[in-house]
Amino acid sequence: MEEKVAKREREGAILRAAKKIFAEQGYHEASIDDIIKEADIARGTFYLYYSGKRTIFAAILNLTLEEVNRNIAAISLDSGAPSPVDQVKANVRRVFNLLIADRHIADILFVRALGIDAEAMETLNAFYKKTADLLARALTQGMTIGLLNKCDPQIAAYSIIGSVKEVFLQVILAGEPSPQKIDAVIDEIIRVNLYGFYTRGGLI
Amino acid sequence: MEEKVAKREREGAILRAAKKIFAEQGYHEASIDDIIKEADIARGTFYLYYSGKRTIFAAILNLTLEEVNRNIAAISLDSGAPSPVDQVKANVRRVFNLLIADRHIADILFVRALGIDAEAMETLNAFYKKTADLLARALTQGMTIGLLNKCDPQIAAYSIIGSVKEVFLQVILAGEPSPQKIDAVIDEIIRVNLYGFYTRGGLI
Amino acid sequence: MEEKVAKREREGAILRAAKKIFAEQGYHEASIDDIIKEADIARGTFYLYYSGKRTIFAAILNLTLEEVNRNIAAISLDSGAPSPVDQVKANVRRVFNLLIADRHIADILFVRALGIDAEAMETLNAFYKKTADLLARALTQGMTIGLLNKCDPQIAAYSIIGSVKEVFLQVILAGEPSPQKIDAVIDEIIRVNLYGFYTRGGLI
Amino acid sequence: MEEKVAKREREGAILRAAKKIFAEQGYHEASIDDIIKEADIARGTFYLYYSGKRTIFAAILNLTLEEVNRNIAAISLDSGAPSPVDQVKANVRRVFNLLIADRHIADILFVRALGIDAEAMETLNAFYKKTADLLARALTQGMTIGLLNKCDPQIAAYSIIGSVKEVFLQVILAGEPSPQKIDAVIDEIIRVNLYGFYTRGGLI
DNA sequence: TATGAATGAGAATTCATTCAT
DNA sequence: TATGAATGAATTCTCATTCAT
Repeated sequence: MEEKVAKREREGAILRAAKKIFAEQGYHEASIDDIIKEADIARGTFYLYYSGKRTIFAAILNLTLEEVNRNIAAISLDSGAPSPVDQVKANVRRVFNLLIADRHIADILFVRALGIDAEAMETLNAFYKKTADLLARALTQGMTIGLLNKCDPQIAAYSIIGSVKEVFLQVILAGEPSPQKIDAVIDEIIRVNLYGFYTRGGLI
Repeated sequence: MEEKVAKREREGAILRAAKKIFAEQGYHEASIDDIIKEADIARGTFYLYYSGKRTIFAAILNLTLEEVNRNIAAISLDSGAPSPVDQVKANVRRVFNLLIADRHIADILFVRALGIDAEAMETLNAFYKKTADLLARALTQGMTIGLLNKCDPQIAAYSIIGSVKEVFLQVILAGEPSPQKIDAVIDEIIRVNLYGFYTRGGLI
Repeated sequence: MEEKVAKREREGAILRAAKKIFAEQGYHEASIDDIIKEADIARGTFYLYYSGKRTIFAAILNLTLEEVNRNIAAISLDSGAPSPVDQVKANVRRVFNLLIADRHIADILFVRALGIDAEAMETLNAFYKKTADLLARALTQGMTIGLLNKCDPQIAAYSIIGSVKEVFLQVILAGEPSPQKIDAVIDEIIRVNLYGFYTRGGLI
Repeated sequence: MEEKVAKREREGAILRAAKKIFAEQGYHEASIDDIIKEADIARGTFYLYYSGKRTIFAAILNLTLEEVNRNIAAISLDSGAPSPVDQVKANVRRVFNLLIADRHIADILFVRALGIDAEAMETLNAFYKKTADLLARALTQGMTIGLLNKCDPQIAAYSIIGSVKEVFLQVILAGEPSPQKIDAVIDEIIRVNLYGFYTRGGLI
């Protein structure tokens, strides 16, 4: 039993080391050498726990996406629940704070996982699709109860995701933001998406 | 004179071959070997025109961004000009059609150029920043004349860019869309961004 | 402990293989391929021990010069020591025998190390300068005690070195000499340098 | 006829350019590119006059050796001739001045021609052998008439050549010497070789 | 389990030489 | 004769992975 624990710990240690290295250097620049040095293990030991470079990166990517996932809650329309907008805001804030707290996650999701190969692309797209589906369902509900304007929920969902991703990325690239800044940014994204740019009574 | 033309043609042919290869395989997967086979030239000939893999990719990225750039016009508020919204729509439609027409451009911009190295990242970010600045200026003008709601123009600009990028990407990944589909998608993005999701008279 | 020994052995084996190859083919003609075939190791193994072609050649050159160096003793004027002439003879004989015993050393020093690059040139010149300085000091002492004629010790030292080098080279190029032949040659060089060509009572 | 002259001129110009490049960079470092740029001709033109890199280097080496050769006169024992020692001195002085005047010659003979390949080695050795034979003959004559001590003329000849070569090389490496310096060095080499190091009446 | 020496396929790049114009 | 674009064999070096201890 203890051995199992020890084993799992080592596995985790290697994973953390790899995550750090991949986040700092990117997939192709990072070498197994960098990872084993960071994890302070021997070359062969690495292959005892992970079958290769591609494999450990996939594990990291999946774990990272799961962590993000755990911070996204479906919108509840229960009478006791907070307003949908507040629920969306809370989701966005949790994910943003996660990315800020662990810069490696942001690096891997927004920079390092891109352009590696078809499989990584697939994993990422599947995640975004799942998130988009969640959002699209919420949008559809909103439309049904007349809270939201009519729109194509799929397109709208991806539009929102893109909007949030790009702003997050820019804020993160700009450096560590203060909690106030984060709140302000989130409010702004939400407002822009909810109300759009046109003044009410706009003509179009 | 003719020689110069022939030389430039060959340079172009190599560039096109490389563009295709990079789009299909990504930067790291692609080898000089793949490129020269596609271009049907000898190994040494490649180095006669480009000093290396990184160099030709940079050339492709820059040319691609320039081509996108040429399809984005600043919004004019002249009395004779189309409505700002129509101008924005026209911009989006031109870029979208460009990406559809040359699938390689889309692949390189949205997938292959990402995560290569700091320099490519820099180039891309500079492009998006320039585009965002253009947008932010237009948004500020719109706010000044009371056409648009008050917002943080920087954040709003990146929000729009992210929204458009993500939707484009998904549409392109889904396969070749019909012109009608394209128009519908563009209308949808524009509408969502202009009016937001909330029904007028929304409470929030 | 044993591993260290094994590792050092392999390092030595690679060095010997490279020495042979360089001696036979010269620096530029030799390829890493030739060396690894001779050493019967894989390509990567070579780079595990030496960082490149230039590096291993430098190692060989330095080791070779050190070996020659170890066979050259400073001339002692102690009362119990052999006559200076005998000491010089002993030095020359040791170095000559070293070159005869390991033909590769002679090839590398007299042929292969020449004209490679500025660094190799520098290394060789430094060695000859050191040897010349040793000789010049001995010559100066000889002049001081009236044993030797007055001369410019620097020029005389290089003259002796050149004389010995050239005769060694020719003897080695001519094929393996017998011990008698070696002794005769050494006697001849020493005599020529000590007494010169002119008959005593020469006029000049 | 004129064409032939023009052709020969161009051939000479290419040769001079190559000589400069080889002297400055060495055989392997020098590229055909360097040579044609120095000669200001096109790539193909080079091959019109010389069949390759190796060929033009051989031509340069041979011409250089011929030039040195022209400055070495056989020792005459005619009654009207200067003393043999003066004739030897004159030979040495002419060659030395040639090397000083055209630094490229010295570089090629003493540094750049070494270690290239068996053929260049052969050419050089043939030259030194010829010179040694000349010297050996003179030494034999000197011994016959009782002017010189008994010695092995072959060994003695190479000893002298080595002595002169090494001192020349060191003087040239040290930088441009004044005519006085040159004379002093030549006197010193001659004296050392003629009289040796031992004081007369030395015991050995 | 742990180690780390060994492996070798693969990649980028160079440059002497050729040849069509 | 002159040109210079094109060629491709050859070479060095890297690094993910294996395997004997």
